[in-house]
Amino acid sequence: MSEMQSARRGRPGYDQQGILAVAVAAFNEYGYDATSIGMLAERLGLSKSAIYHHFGSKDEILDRALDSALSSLEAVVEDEPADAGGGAAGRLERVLRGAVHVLVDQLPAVTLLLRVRGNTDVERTALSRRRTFDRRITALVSAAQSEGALRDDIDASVAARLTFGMINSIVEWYRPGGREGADRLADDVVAIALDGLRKR
Amino acid sequence: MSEMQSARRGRPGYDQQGILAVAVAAFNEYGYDATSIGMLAERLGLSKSAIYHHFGSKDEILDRALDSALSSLEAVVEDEPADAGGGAAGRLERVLRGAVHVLVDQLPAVTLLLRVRGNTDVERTALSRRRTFDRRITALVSAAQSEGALRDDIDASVAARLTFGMINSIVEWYRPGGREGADRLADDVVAIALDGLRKR
DNA sequence: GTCTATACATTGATAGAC
DNA sequence: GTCTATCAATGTATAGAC
Repeated sequence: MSEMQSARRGRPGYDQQGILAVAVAAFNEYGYDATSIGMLAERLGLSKSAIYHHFGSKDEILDRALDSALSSLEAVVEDEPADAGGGAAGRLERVLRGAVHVLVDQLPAVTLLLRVRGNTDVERTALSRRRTFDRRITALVSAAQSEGALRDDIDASVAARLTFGMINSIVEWYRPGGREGADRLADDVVAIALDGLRKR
Repeated sequence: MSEMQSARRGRPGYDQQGILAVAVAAFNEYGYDATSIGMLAERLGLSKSAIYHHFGSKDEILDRALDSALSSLEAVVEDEPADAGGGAAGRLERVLRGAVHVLVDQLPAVTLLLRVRGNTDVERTALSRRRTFDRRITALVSAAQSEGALRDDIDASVAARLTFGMINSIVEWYRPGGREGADRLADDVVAIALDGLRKR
């Protein structure tokens, strides 16, 4: 949790996790390209070459962080109990809530993931995994439409993108310890996405 | 509209607008920091110093692009006919539709705006204008709740952020010439934001 | 596991000719 | 309005001592 050396013991040494946390925070603050290894070294209280002892390249730091975020998001879809009831619409609602929780719990890594543009191989690989995730969400929306649970006058792909656009935008403003907890936030997202803001 | 020299006459020369269009496209493709003046020069078929004849600095190019996007967004709120009926809820719906149209019409510039992080003075000024815009939207949501037109069990600020998060996410996938036009897309956004995806 | 020193490329920007 | 040539600064990454 802290920015300093994690658990283990020993006074001076960082491990990969400790460096990773500081690096991801800096990448989110200044942008990946605008964050130099020198800046990371300064924040860590290390020399530049000490960082290269833990990671082979700047790209590799990014790779680790993106993999962490993607694995958590993928787990939301894969570990979802498909037989928990509610059909496809029920599954979709559970996935929406799960995604909000991942965003909140892994805010820095997911924030970084959502800003990736595809400049390098590492970024392109991450984007590819994101697209696979998106397809699964679209399939879920489509199935829920076929069931008759969701309106079908909006294209499933557009509905999925807009809904996850709403969820993903949470990283732009949510800060842990604020007024809304993750559960409340997930309620709000589901309420708007499924029932809308209009009073009835 | 084209990427080459606009109107005026003369074979060789670019003007600011022509350079700006190419620069914004490159900034969106690689990110502002990852796009060097040298890359811009290559894309334009110019030397680096030719670009500095038109703009004083790389920052100034960004400044022009962001100002263009912000002016268009601000105009949506300012030029909205407040007396066109529907109360605050009506005003909000017109603003949502207007924002979608600005996103589609000025896709490159707005895309760039939405990726600004606040690293430089130029970026911080742009972020400040964005925040003012956001506050006006939140005030509109709040007024619509007070009228009884919108549900008030969701915080106005959260509702405004989630709704505009949905709209802003359009820049991540919308491409002109696709199946959905701007009007249809605005319909979909308003449908989900106000009435939700659930069939009733 | 950390350091100093350094290699080497690329960056944003300027000078001055045409 | 464009060019070539060049600058100082900064970038990633490596070598080798401790």
